[in-house]
Parts: sequence; structure tokens; C-alpha cells
Amino acid sequence: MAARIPVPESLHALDDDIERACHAVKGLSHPIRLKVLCVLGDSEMSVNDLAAACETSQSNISQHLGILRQCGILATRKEANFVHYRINDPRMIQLMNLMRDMFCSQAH
Amino acid sequence: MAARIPVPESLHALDDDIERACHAVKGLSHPIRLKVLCVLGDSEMSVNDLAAACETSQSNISQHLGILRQCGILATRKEANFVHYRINDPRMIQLMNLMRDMFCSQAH
DNA sequence: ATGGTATGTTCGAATTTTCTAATGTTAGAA
DNA sequence: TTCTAACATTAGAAAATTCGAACATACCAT
Repeated sequence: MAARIPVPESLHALDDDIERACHAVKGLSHPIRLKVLCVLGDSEMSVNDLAAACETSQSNISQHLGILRQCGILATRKEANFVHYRINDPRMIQLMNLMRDMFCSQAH
Repeated sequence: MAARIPVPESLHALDDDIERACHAVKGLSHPIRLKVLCVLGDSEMSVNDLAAACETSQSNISQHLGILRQCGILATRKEANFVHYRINDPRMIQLMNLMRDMFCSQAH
């Protein structure tokens, strides 16, 4: 048995932050939800338009949007009987740009 | 029924990229795997040290490291009967820094 | 060779996620 | 009011994820 390297106190302080970050990352970890953020960019879209863009049903997109909202990633604005979704935090757009740089073959 | 906005061809070209990105994001979407990236930073660590830092069993950390490796997030270097893990792509470290900025209460 | 340490793999049960179908709710239009 | 479009919610089956336990492999030292 090798000597175990003790875990510094400062690392334990990370755990709450990690839980919070993980909650948000889980919000991103589905093709439909990732596509929602891609097509949204810095604009706004209604639920039906997002369903069309993601080629899925209204019920399905609504559930995914609910998850993204619950994670604090998306915010909503109600107008008449439409609900417009947008990305909440500009840093999330930065993060998407970085991911675009990492995973997209060509510029979109 | 409202008129459906047609989905531009250029968006369909995104789908492969989105699948690739989602595969990587799923790699990050677990507290232990996120913590592995946090404690690794730009350094190298053995499996046992990572297990200790994440306070989990050797078998468990090995499975999670396998997932991170399979996603292309981590690379390995073998030395004697140790395996040293490191973050593969510098942009992944950038991405972790951005997430630290977004989700960590204080600087770590 | 034998033993011990470091790591990887397999299996199966428990949990979580995802999707479809059906049903609710809200708000404008007729 | 009644109808309809936009959106949300619920329920349950199917699929994916996760973890501990047991087993397998690789490598160094004696």
C-alpha cells in the first residue's frame, strides 16, 4: 500500500461548487437541449419555433425547456399566449462559443 | 395551426457536431468526473491519487476515468505499473476555467 | 516462481433519464 | 361563451447510467 496523499481542506470546499456546476452541465447533456442553445444564440424564440428547429414534439421540447429553465440556463418572457425563451447568462453564450470552437468541423 | 418556419439546411449540418459535443458534455456530467478535471488542472495524476482526491473506490474511479478517456477528454501515460492521467485538450482547461468563473463562489 | 501493488473489466441491481400519449391551463378570436 | 392555438404537466414504459463486488491483468520486487 502506497502512502496516501492527504486531501487538502481547500479541495473539500469545492464540492458544493461542483454540485452546482454539475447540475448545469447535466442541463446541457442532451442533443436536443444542446441544439436549443445553438439555435437560440443571443436571440429569443417561442416554444413552437424551437420544437420545429429541433424537429421534435411540443411536449418533448417543453420538457427539455423546463429542465434548462430549472437549471437557470434559460429565462422566459411571456407575450400574449406565447412564451419566448432566451439564454440567461452571457457567459453561457461564451461557453457555447468555446464548445463550437472545439467540436464544430466548420464555422456555423 | 400557425405557419411553420422551415428549418434551414445549414442547421441540419449542425447535427453531427452536436452529437459530438453532446458526447463530450455527457462525459462531464457527473460530480466525480467534474472533480477529476478540477483537481487535474494542467497537471498529471495517478489513478490511486485521483481516487483519494475524489473520495471514492479504485474500481469506481477507474470506470469514470474510462468514460473520460473514451470521450477523448483525458489522455494517459504509463510509467512502471502506474497510469498517469491528464487533460488532453488545452481548450478543455479553458472551458473548466470559464465554468469555475460561472459556478464557483470564490477563487480556488 | 511468488507475492503484492496498481489498474482495468464484468456483472447485476438500483436509480435516473427519456419519450410518447393523454390531459390541463391560459389567452386571444369569433 | 365557445373554440382554438400555445404551452405545461402527468403517467408509465423503455432505455441509459451508476455503483459495489468479484474477478482479471500487468508489472515490479524478493
